[in-house]
Amino acid sequence: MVGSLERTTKDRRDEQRDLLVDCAERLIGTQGLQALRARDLAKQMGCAVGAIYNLVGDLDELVLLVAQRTQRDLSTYLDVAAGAMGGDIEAEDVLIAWAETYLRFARENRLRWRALFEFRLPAGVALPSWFEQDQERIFARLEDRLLPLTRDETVAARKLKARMLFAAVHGIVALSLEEKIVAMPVDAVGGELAAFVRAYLRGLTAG
Amino acid sequence: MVGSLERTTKDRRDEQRDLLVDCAERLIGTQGLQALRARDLAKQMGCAVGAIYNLVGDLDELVLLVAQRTQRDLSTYLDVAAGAMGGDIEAEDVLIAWAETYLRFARENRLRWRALFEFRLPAGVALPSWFEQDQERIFARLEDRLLPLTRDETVAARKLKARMLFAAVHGIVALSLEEKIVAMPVDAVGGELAAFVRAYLRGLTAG
DNA sequence: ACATGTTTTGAACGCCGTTCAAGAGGGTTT
DNA sequence: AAACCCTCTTGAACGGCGTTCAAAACATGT
Repeated sequence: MVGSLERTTKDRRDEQRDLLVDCAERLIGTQGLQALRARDLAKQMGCAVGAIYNLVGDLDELVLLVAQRTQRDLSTYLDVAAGAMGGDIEAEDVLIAWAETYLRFARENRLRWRALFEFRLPAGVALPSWFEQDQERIFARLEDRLLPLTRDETVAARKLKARMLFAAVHGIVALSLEEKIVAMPVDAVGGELAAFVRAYLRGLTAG
Repeated sequence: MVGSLERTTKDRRDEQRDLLVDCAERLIGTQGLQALRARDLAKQMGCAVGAIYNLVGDLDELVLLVAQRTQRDLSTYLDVAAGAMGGDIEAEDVLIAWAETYLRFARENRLRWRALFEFRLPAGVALPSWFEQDQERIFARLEDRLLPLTRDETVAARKLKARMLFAAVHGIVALSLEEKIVAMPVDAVGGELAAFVRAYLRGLTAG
């Protein structure tokens, strides 16, 4: 076995893994997380079930790889939204635009976005750090914009406020897209979400 | 077969169903939703697997019955919290107290509460109306208190605000109890939740 | 041509929810 | 007491799931 050849075989594996993630992403995106089945994946990949386990350790890892892509797509949405607003813009307006962008992303990528919060690792298994790092990158953006608006002494307290605002917006988006909570029509929420964030920010800065 | 006897057999079935829901509630409450398995239930009930399906149509129905109890327990928490505050109290303070009560309920009944949002009916199957009615009762309470604080013309717009506030608080509670979002420790959130709701309400009424 | 290491295969394992023919139990009729 | 009927209970069996692994197929070095 030669070094250069070993690299190409490894590359081939990576390519195949990407193809596998493509398949998984398509399945999750069109039919939901619970439609991700090893035998269906094998059929779409044109290989035997066992071959999948040469590319990923188990299906949970595959779900995480899809989730990573989803997080990155969300990141892109947020970047585009901020970029479209020109140079010097009020922090408040950016936060509001991001809330609306988050809702739009969730609507336009409903099943993939839902899978982000639906999947569960086995008890006691921690998220891999490469996944957490992508997550931190999203929050960092938010914290940068929200920190100037808060008056807390410690940075930790300010970061907490940023995450709580995200969690609040997330809750609104999540329950409006679930069928479980009735009478929260997603169109009406779209109109009120900006008002909600603005009210919170006004109350925050008026303290 | 005599009429009175038929009634007792029906009652016996209801009792057994209650026992089954007890078992299911215990399993979900101690080990989580995914620990609800037909064979384990049968073992705990001291019967065969098949007997379960004389009491409930399938395990989804059983989960819904457990969820109904959880919703009612939450209702009790909210009633107690409001009752403990005396007679004439600011609507704002009630809403803040309820937010904190919701967080406390979620912490003290973590797995049962999580099951409320974790379970999914098969695609296209609607929630039974007896379940939705209990849900409406919880929101009605919230709406009663929030409506006086809003200035919207239509009742629908006011109801939407109430549900969005609930969804926001729910999002904060949910993400703080999940391990998925790091750096949002539940203790710190407990201290900031009231401030969050107060800020929103202040911004709402100052508009 | 042979040997050696790697990859692919798909039957098999254990677990799941759910079903259903066969049996058990108890009340009514003869 | 015996025969009958209806209901409830039983647990093996079914199909589907994620995952494994001995064997086959393939690729590479000598």
